[in-house]
Amino acid sequence: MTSPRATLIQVARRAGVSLASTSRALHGTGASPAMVERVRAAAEELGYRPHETGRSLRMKRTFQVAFAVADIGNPVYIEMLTAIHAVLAPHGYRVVVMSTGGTVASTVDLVHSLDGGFVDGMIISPLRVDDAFVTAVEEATVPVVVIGRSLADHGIDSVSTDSTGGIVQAVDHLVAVGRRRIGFLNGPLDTTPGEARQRGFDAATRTAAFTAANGGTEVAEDFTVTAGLAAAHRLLDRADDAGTPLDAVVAANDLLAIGAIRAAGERGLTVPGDLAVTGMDDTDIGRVFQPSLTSVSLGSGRRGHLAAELVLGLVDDGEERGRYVTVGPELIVRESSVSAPTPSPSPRKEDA
Amino acid sequence: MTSPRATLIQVARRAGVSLASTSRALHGTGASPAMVERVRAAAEELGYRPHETGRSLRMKRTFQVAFAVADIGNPVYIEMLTAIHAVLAPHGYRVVVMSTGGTVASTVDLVHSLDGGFVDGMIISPLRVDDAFVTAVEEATVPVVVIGRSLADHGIDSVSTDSTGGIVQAVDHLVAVGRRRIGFLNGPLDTTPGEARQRGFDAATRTAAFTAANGGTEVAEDFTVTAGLAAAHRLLDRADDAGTPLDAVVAANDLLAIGAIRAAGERGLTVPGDLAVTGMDDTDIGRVFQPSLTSVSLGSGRRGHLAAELVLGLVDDGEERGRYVTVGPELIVRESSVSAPTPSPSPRKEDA
DNA sequence: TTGAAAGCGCTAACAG
DNA sequence: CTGTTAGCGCTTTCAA
Repeated sequence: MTSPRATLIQVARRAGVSLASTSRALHGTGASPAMVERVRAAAEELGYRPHETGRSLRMKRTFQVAFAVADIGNPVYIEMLTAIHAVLAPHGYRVVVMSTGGTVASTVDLVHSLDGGFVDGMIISPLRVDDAFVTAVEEATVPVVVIGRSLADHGIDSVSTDSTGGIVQAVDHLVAVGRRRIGFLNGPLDTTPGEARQRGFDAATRTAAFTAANGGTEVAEDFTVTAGLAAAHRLLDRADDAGTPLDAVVAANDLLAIGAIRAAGERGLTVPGDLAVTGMDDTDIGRVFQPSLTSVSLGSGRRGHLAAELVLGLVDDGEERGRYVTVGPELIVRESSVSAPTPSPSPRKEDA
Repeated sequence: MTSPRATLIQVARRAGVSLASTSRALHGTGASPAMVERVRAAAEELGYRPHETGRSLRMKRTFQVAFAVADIGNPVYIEMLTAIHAVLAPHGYRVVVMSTGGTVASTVDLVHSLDGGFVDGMIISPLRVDDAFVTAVEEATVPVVVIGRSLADHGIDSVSTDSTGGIVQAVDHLVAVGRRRIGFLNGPLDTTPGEARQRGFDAATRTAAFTAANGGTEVAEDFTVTAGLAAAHRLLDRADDAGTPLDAVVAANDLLAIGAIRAAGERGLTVPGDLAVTGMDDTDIGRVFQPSLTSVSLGSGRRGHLAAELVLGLVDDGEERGRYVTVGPELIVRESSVSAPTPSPSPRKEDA
């Protein structure tokens, strides 16, 4: 029942020594063994716990790091959060989750809120990067690491991936396994990922050897299964009408890919027999799906891990700002793109 | 580039008024319009932002709430986190994520760490509830809301569900749709959910009318797809050997259910034709799976929402401790348990 | 090695 | 309505 929390000064009195000595003894620096013992005992008796806020005010450090995303609940961000937490917690940092989805109007406001000084640093994965955002980050009072496009030339620590190249890998793979007519199922083009992935598909099908394989692009309303289902039907319809039916679909993420697989099912097509499908992000859901989903991993966990290490360097070790690190895309081939099936799911813990 | 952060005293000087007046003017309480205008202007010019730590120390409030779970990354907890964030953020509270998976040795240590006073309250969903945990929560210096078993009789705010009853619902449903021999695929029995769900299956099959339907229980090593796959094979083997093959499997969560569906596939059984399967937790993954998964929702999001409201009442409105609220289980019938298919997936946003 | 004292940035008595 | 002052709990100079 809400015990009255002992303060350092109480411990000092109990031990019969000064406040300063008490602090030093507890911190283990520059105190005689006798003093340490005496203070430790007093602290123990009173069940003393240092008050973080007092500590923070004095030390000008909160031992907190913010992780900001547009939408928690998105599996990709969750993987990042897990990784970030895993590297930060052992260093004594708490992770504060922030989201633009809630109250804060914009990403820019979110960055501005850092001036409140409630965290020592921030990791942010913005949907869009514009000038206002860059300026806000440049002027932020605490170090910020951006996951997404590289802003290293602005002196902003960044960790990025290459989703453009990832889409190219997917296309190459499908051609390599004998597919001849490949459609692209993308999400909204006015998002950073949508735009980058479109570039990938365009690039992959631009070379003479592949141009014939371009079965067209269809844009889903968002990056979800239902949107993917509808858009996949449009994509397949279009190709059928043109008399050049598709034998493969590259989707801009796993959920769209699952939508495509459902669409195939509704049309009586088998996957991968009649239609090969690839996704992107290598999510849990794709791993356990039937057929298991060939997907381009963008190393969400790895990116989170690296971002956390960057922020740690900035905050703990006074590292110079503006470092830039990137995680390459990796194609994970599973059942949905090749007729000879591959090993099975790699699941994860669950339940509550 | 790390501008030097203006303090209240600087604003006061700039406005040529006292520190106190500045604080009041900014806070909007008990200051003349002229004063407010004057101070606002000065604050604006200096780009003033109140320093949260100073504020916290003085007000004895951090405007932070902790959410503690064993394993972030677990979809059920994520749903809770999303809901918690959604109700807390509009009230100006930040959410600090804590996990026993990281450094902290035990749930009890986690609760003890609250004495550091870095949050105003905590929501925790413990794996196991023992005396040490209860004592820790009772003695905690900030209000704690427990998601899981009700501890209201200890004066601890709790939000719970009824997974026992949920399993009963699943069994009833399967019998209602004509299934005659139902196996139970559970997770480890030494966990709170494993234990509760086992009770559910036992209870459901205890009545005379249902006892014949009990096709036995098999325990998976953990609540994952791969563990479920292996255990499902054992469960089905056992029934086959006994000459009474199963026509239905109730799984203790969605991932185990997916394992069961895979096992069925490997044995040439169709779902739901030859084998009906139900899960629990109503996860995204089950919603988009093929066949879509009949699942007992335990209202993870709702429980998170309610827990957040409880903690808000405790922290903001000085509500009396020890309230108790519960969320009933709800069976969501989809394709995996009935031959006539039901409406399609309800997905969610994704990508980064 | 120890103690006294200052002060981090803020709000809330208390006087005027 | 405004200003002066104390003090939240802690760490860290500075002297002794």
